[in-house]
Amino acid sequence: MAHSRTPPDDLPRAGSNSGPNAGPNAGPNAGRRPTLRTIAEHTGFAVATVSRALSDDPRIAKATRQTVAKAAAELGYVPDRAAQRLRTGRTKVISLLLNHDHEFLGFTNELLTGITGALRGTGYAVSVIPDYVGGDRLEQVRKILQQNLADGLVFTRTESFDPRVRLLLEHAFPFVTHGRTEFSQPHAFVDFDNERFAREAVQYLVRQGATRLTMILPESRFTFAQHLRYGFLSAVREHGLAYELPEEVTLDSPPGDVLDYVRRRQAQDKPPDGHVCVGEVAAMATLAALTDCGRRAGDGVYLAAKRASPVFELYRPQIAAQFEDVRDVGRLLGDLLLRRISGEPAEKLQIVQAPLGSFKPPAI
Amino acid sequence: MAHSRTPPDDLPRAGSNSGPNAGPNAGPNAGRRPTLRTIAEHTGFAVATVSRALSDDPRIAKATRQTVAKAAAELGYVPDRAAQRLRTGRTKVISLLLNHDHEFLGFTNELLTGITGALRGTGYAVSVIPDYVGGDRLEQVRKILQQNLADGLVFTRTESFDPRVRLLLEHAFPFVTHGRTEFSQPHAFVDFDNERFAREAVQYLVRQGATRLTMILPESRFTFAQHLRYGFLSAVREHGLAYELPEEVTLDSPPGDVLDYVRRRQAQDKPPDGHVCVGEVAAMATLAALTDCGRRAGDGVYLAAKRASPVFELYRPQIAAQFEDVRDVGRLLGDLLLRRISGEPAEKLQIVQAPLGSFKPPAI
DNA sequence: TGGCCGAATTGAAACGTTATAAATATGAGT
DNA sequence: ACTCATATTTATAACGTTTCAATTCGGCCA
Repeated sequence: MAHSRTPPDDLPRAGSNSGPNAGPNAGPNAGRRPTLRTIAEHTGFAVATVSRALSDDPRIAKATRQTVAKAAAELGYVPDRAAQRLRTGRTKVISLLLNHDHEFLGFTNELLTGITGALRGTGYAVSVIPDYVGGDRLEQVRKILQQNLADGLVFTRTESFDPRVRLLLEHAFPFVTHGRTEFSQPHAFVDFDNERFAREAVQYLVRQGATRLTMILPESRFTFAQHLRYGFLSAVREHGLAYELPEEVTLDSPPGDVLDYVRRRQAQDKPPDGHVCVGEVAAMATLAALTDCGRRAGDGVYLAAKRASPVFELYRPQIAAQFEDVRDVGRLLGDLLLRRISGEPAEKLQIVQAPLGSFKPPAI
Repeated sequence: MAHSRTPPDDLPRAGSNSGPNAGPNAGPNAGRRPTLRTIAEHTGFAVATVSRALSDDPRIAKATRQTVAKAAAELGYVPDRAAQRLRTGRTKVISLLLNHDHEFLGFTNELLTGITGALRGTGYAVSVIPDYVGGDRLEQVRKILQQNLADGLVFTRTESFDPRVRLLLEHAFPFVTHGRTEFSQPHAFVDFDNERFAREAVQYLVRQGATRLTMILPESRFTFAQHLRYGFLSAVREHGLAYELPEEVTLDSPPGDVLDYVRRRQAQDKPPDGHVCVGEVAAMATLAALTDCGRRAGDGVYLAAKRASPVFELYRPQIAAQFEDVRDVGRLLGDLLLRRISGEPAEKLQIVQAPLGSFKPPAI
C-alpha cells in the first residue's frame, strides 16, 4: 500500500472503525457486499478518490489508481448498478422489442445470441419487451422513454414510416432497427438486401424454366415489402415474364391460410410455376400445398427461398435458398447500438447485408 | 384537495418554491419527470406521507390516500426504478438463462412470449442472459447472486443434479426451472411429461407395426434424458420388442451428425423401423436421412415425434406428433416465479405438463 | 388543569454512487 | 519568506425512494 504523497493513514478523522483493528472483514458491515466505502476504509483514501481512481480519472495519481484497483480486486468489489443508475441516469440496459406474432424459425434465438454476444463484457444487459404488432407499437417505446428504462433500443419489422423511429428521433434516443425506413433523417440500422434477394431469386427461377412467378409479400407497411417488390418486379419485367403478387395473403397470415391459398391457386387457371418464398414458413406452406396437389418441386414447379435458420438444410426435398445470418444481424445490431450510445453519428451506423450463398438446384 | 386533519398548506416551512405560485409546472424542475417531491409540493403533504399513501399504507388516512393517488395520476407520476431498487434491494427484474447451442424450433420465441405475458402489468422486466451449455453454467448464476441483478431466475435444460439449482437453493434465491432435478430439497419447476411421451410414442409405433425401435437421447446429465429413457424402455420391454439407444449421437449433436448417423445405420444390418424423435430437428434429420436412403416414412418405417412449434404442422409428409405448448410453459414459469418471489413454498409450485394431442397416422 | 392515548403525519437518515467545488500539499519563482 | 500555479485529494451535496423514530393534534380520562 504505497501512496504517492501523504496517505491519511494515521488521521483518525474517519471516525468509526478505522482504528487499530482494520482487519479485512472487521467493520460493522462484515459479510456485506463491499462498496466504495469499504475500499476507502481499506486504503485510507476518501470515497470520492476511490470512485475517481476506479474510473481511471487522470487527475488521480497513477500510484493511487493502482493501489485502489488492487484493493478493489482483492475485496471483490463490483459497483452497485442501482446506485450508478440513480446517480448518472444511465441504466446499462438495452431493450429489445420482440414481436411474437410472426417468426422466421429460430429468428429470436439467433438474434438474441448475436446481441448478447456483442454486449458481452460491456456490462450491458438485454431486456426483452413484447411488441404486439397488432396493437399500439408506440406504447412500449413511450414507456421506455418516459420511465428511462434503457439506454438504447433495438427493434425489428420496421415500417417505411415507422412511428417508433419518428418518436425516438424526436427524443434523440439511441436506437438501431432491423430494417430501413424512408425518413429523411438518418438512423442506425442493419438490413438484409431483400431487393437483391428477390432479384436473384427470380433470375434463378427463370433459369430453372419457370414462366409465371409469384411471391407472397409482407404487409406493405413494412419497408422490406417495398424492397422485395421492387427487386421482384424489376427482374420479372427484365425477362418479360408473367407474374402475380397475391393480395389475399401476406407473410403474416396464419400458415394455414397461406397453405389454403396456394392450394386454391393451384386448382385454378394458369397457376404460377415459380415461387419466391421470403421465409421458411412461407416455403414450408408453399411446398406443403404443392405436395398436397400432387406436384413435386423441381418438376415443373420451382421454389427459391430465403432461410434464416441453419437447421433448414435438413428439409427434404431441399429448397434452393439464400441465407440471412440472423446471429450476425444480432451481433451487428448490438455493436451499432453501443457505438450509437457512445455518440457516433447515426449515418455512419448503417449496414446492408448481402444475401449469403447463391441459388443452386437442390441436389436432393 | 380536502385533507383530513391539518394540512400544512400555509406553513412556509417547505422553504423553496411552495410560495404564491405553486402552479402545476412552476418549480425549478419544470419539465422534469415528477417525483414524490413533486406530488408532496402539490398536495401539501410530506414526501414520506406521499410514499406511504401510494403504497396504500393503512396508517395513512383514507382521504389522504385518495388525494395523493389523484395527484399522482394527474401529474403522471411513475416511481423511479433505480431509486426503489437502491433503497429496497429489489430489482423488479427476472433473468432468463437462455441457451444458444440447441434449439427446438421457435422455442425461445414461444417461451419469451409466455414469460412476458405472465409478467405483463406486474412491472417486472425480463433480462436475457446467455447460457453457454458448454462452458461454466454457474458463472452467470453467481454473477446474478453476487451483484443482485435480479429478483428471480428462470432457466431451462435442467440437469439431474444441476449445480445451478444447488447454488440457488443454498442462497434461498427464488427460481423456477424448466425440467426437474433429483435433489431431495424441493424447488419450483415446470416440466413436460417426457416419460409419458416416450411411452405413448412407443405404443404408437408398435401399433403401426414397427418392430425395432430407436430414440436419440439428450445427453444423460439432463434429467429429461432419464425420463425419456425410462418411458421408452418400460414400454419397449412391455411389448417385448427389439430396440437400440445410440451412443454416438445426442439431441445436441449437430444436425448434420444426426443425419449422417441415421443414414449409416440404415445401411447396416437390421436398421430400426420405429423412430421416436424428441424434437423437430431430430425429426427433420431422421426424415431427411430416411428420404436420402430411399425410404418413405409410413411405408415400413415410422416416426413419432414431439413438436414444440405450431408451425410444424406444415411439414410434409406430416409426422405423428404430440405437442409441447412452450408458450404455456413460459406463462407457467413466469407465474410460478412471481409466486415464489412473493413467498409461496416451492413444493406447491411444481407442474408436470401432459403431452397435448395423441399420435395419429399422418393423413398426408 | 394536566397527562396520556391513538391516529395521522413528518423530519431525517439511509441505500451507493458521482460531480461540484473547495481544500491541501508541493514545488517553483520571486 | 511570500505568492502562485499545479497536482492531488477531500468534504459535501445531490439522485429518488423507503423507513425509523419522532412529532403533532384532538379528545379522553383522571
